[in-house]
Amino acid sequence: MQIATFNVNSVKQRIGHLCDWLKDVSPDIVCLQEIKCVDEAFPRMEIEALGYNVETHGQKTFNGVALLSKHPFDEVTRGLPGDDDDQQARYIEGVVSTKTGVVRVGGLYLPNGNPLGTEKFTYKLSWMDRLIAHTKTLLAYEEPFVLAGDYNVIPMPLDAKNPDAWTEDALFQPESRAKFRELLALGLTDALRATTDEGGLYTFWDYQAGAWQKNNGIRIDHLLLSPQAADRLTGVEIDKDMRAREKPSDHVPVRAIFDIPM
DNA sequence: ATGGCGGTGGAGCACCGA
Repeated sequence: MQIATFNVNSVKQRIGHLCDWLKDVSPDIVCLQEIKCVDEAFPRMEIEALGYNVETHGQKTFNGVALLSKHPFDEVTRGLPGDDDDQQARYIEGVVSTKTGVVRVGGLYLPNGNPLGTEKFTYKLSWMDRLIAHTKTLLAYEEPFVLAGDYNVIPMPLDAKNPDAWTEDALFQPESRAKFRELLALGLTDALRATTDEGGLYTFWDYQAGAWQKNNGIRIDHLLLSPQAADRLTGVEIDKDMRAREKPSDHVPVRAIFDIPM
């Protein structure tokens, strides 16, 4: 079983690349971020034609997340618990049954948080507190689960080509990194870091200033695994070639492969 | 990065992302 995350930066702009990639790597479950459209405008026909069930949590213009699965969803919930007034579409969760039991997948688009010193940064930190609280709830189920998405957090200096350039950025603030570590300390495993200690493994390159050509990237798209999921992890792939295409997203897909028969 | 790129809405250019 293969679970992937991909910040597409507008699903309507990326539908061609997305379908090519689905055909190419054939993930079982996909978490999409920044679909940037309402549910009714999501190009579901093209994706359903490839054999996927589609569940969206969209929003006009900004944000928006979706779950794709080759296997039917037993249940789907929209929105991160903890603040009924939060209008931003940043979280969707689904449960899929396998031969050996259920797998739960949470797809998330964590707030960017820039600029520092504004309500945007406090919203980021409070959103992370809600994610930590929800993770505690999920851990109590003692199920395999994956929280995958654009975390907008650079966990360590080796996750950036030029860490010094990010010291004033919300993505690399001590508070942001501390809350990410808090998630790990609950018992979650950063899938990529379970497979390698190497630096230079990035998932985002800015459109500006030739960042891709200079490999000036950062690692901010992550799959965090419950203990029951981490036990079955066999590999992680970053589909870096997607960034070299014409009109790419500024993020590339990340996939975790599990020894879980469907 | 004193934000140079790309997306959205909507028909200018402001706002957002990272």
